Amino acid sequence: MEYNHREIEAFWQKYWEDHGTYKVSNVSDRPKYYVLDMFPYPSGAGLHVGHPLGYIASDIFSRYKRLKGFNVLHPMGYDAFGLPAEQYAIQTGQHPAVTTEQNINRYRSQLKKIGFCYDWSRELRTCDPKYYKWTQWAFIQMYNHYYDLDAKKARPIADLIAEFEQNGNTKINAAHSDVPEFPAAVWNGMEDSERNSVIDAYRLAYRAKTMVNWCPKLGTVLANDEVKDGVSERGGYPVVQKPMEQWLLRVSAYAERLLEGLETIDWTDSLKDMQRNWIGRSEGCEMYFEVADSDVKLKIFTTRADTVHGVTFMVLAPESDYVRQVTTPECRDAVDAYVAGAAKRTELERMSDTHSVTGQFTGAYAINPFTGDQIPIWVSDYVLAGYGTGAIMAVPAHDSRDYAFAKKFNLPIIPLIEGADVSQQSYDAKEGIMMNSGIFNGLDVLTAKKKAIDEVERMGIGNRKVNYRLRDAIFSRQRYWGEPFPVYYKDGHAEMLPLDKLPLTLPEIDSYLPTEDGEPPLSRAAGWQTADGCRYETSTMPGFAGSSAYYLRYMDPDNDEALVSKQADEYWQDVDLYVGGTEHAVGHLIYSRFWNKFLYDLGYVCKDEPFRRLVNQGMIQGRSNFVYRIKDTNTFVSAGLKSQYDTTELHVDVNIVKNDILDIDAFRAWRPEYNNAEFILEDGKYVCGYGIEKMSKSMYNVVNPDNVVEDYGADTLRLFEMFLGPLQQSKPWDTSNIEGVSRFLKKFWRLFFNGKDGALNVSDDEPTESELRTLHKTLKKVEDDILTLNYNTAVSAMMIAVNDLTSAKCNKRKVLEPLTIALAPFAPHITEELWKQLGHDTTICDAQFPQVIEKYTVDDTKCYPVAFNGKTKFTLDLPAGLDKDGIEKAVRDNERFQKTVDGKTIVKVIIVPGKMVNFVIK
RNA sequence: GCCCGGAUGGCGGAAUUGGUAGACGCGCAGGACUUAAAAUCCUGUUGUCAGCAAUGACAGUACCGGUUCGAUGCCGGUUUCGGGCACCA
Repeated sequence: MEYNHREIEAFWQKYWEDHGTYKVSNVSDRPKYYVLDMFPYPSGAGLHVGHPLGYIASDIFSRYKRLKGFNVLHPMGYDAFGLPAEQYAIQTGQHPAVTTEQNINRYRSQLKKIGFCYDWSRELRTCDPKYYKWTQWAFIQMYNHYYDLDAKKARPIADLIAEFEQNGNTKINAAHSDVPEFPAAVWNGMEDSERNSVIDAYRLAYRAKTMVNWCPKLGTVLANDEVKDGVSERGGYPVVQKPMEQWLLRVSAYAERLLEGLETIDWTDSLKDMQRNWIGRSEGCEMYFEVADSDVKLKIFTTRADTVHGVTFMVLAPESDYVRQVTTPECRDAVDAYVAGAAKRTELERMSDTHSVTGQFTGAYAINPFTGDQIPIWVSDYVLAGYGTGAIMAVPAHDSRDYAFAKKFNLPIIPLIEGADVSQQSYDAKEGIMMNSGIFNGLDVLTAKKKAIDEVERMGIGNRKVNYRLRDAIFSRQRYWGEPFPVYYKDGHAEMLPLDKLPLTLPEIDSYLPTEDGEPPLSRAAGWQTADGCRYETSTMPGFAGSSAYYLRYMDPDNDEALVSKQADEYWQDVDLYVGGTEHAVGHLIYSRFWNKFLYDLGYVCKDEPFRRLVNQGMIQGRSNFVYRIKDTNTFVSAGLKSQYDTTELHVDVNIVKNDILDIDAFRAWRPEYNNAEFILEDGKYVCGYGIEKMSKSMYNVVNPDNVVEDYGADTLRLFEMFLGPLQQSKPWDTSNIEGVSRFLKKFWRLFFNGKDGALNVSDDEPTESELRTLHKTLKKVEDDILTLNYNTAVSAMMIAVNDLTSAKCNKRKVLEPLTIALAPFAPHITEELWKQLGHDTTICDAQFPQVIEKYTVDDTKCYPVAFNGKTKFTLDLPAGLDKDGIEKAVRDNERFQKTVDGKTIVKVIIVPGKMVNFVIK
């Protein structure tokens, strides 16, 4: 019987579907295991071979866990809202729901061909109203809660109101936006509208003005990656920073818990570092600088209170409200011009550009609280409005950015640390002995820092504060294809829809563009208002809204009463293994942790952290092929000869190139202009050049998994993707290497079918010691590698085993059957077929992973490398258990030892039993 | 600019914790089988030098330096490629 991947894979995919092999129940005696993939955005281009990499990895893990007796939840769905579908709708008029549906169907059929063990009955998509009902529900919950910093959890707004009635806001320690202090009496005397605006400042979902990339010509807000060099990518129109009223989520309230939670989860250190950096905790103090001849006080945050004596000027962010408040009439025009100029640059440009120093004097002076000196207040775009308070105290002697600014504008630089030479550059190190610092002189920096904050607090001009870089998440998008907010406006105040009115579904509109006057697309919808005429919110939610709690929904996808039932949540608890790309290291993974913690506070979920173990898969890069056209001709020269001509390098479709040899007929047929192309060949072949680039349509290097499955089979594709290299690393795709794993599967198959006419020929004889060694060493390696997700070496180990068993002509059931089970997670179709051929009538998924017998995995001899001065000269087989002295004696007795030493003196002997031997000789 | 990750033969990569660098696979070269091809199998394959050969010497894990009996792995510095930087998802 020949190995026919097409028949076998079609048969078993149908079998799995007919028998519900991968359907998972929420009720089971077996322990649970939850393996999750980051769900894809279903783009119009379909899957390329890079997408399934992580899915295959998690699929192998899921299948392995099932073989080990776990009840495994392994679902798939679609992150279905997003910009590309909307852009396509703008261009073609097609409703995004229609194209999204088509794309999803394509994705599903592509995924099904690869033989994943997904429970497809749990498939979900974020654009389904039954799904986004719960996204809207969560938003309403956030609106109805505030964060109690003492209790370290979210609490209902009703509790807050009760507190206000008792004590005003003087005692409460809660996360909030700027709001003045008031006692209970003032609260109790407030109008409803005043109360509303106070409460709104405490809600976890709230409204505030934030900066957006506004493109007046397109009448729309642009994403950062739609802006290039200050103009829109589409059309090249100018883009400015403009404040806009938006919904925000108070993620910053959870900063400390998001940080602490990292200690409890099994993620890589680099990923945790990125999250820590994103959260950006810094301890320091918040303090006020008075402005001369004004009531304005500048609030600043500093981690270096010890350097206040060296503050020689202040700098405001161009967007800061302070700019308007302090600028003197004489300077107004210049400042306005500067602010307008800064508005043209994105935040990223401003952060990246540390070379050009720009700024403008406001005409106003602040008073240094320690020295009493008057210091000028400047505006500069190196201060960002979004971080801290949008104003800084500048210490040019000890901060490099302040230093560059002071040099440029001739501002004084006062060194505060003994021995610090600040004639060429600032002294940024946080160590040394203080000078020029009044009462802090002679102290070391650390002590001075503490004492300075004490002094600030004593003077009543500020207090200790922990600051976070983590900003509240802007939750509004001026787009159509997203979740509508369950919000309407009554008398100018935002109100939530009652829960029984959810979901609020997306309305139909006649065009997906913003309106003439720059309103979001939803404002085009007729009747976009409540029954009593209050208009609904017209912006929609961002991409991360739908992806923040989807892992919970998979647990209980059809529940209309709750996001997830108590029973389902308590059974599945959390994601045991989460596999996805490193591009989500901060965005998605911060927001969903926040979302989960919030739901945890409210008692809807039982785990504080959603993703126990997380692994990032690397990217698969494209391997592009090039042809070389001689300039001004239609003649192409082979890569080896191109240096003899003046050529243009052109991309050629990798699908008409094999092993870098161009299929000339296919090339001529590829495009009309190449019909009559001429070729200069080497050895009768046209050799293409190659390069590693991103896999993308425009590089003609996209490889579609459907073609690979058709030609080689899903099992080969799965093995090959894993064999490419370490899961976490990015690596190029080169289809020609696939032959190796393809041959491996055929060879494995032949171990069973080596009888007459290829009939099944498996013997029931007892295996030899050596065969058992091969088997158990392989099982051990494969199992270890699966647990660490080192699948590339697991595949190698199985190749070695098959090579060994082929040489030994081993066809024994007691060896082949366990090996088949070990291969099953990697290559599910072929192993199902072999399992059946071996006489089993149930799926191999319900087999048990074979038990490793340790005694067959350890060798009784060790091949010792014998090195002299660290260089291995020869090797020696010795009994594995031999001790140091025994090893040394055996080595010294060896003739090659005498030959190598050859009269030289032995200075030192290093023997590590089980490892190596090294002699230092002179 | 800031944060994170990577760099090993012609190519993808391997190398428990600092202990034989190049497993496994591709490609290539030679051979067997075949009328021939495909498929399959066998042998060789880091470089340089020496040798008819078995083999031996030297160099070698991006670059420069350090620690160590011993470094692909640790430390300091550099180059370069990739990811992220808050409205792509």
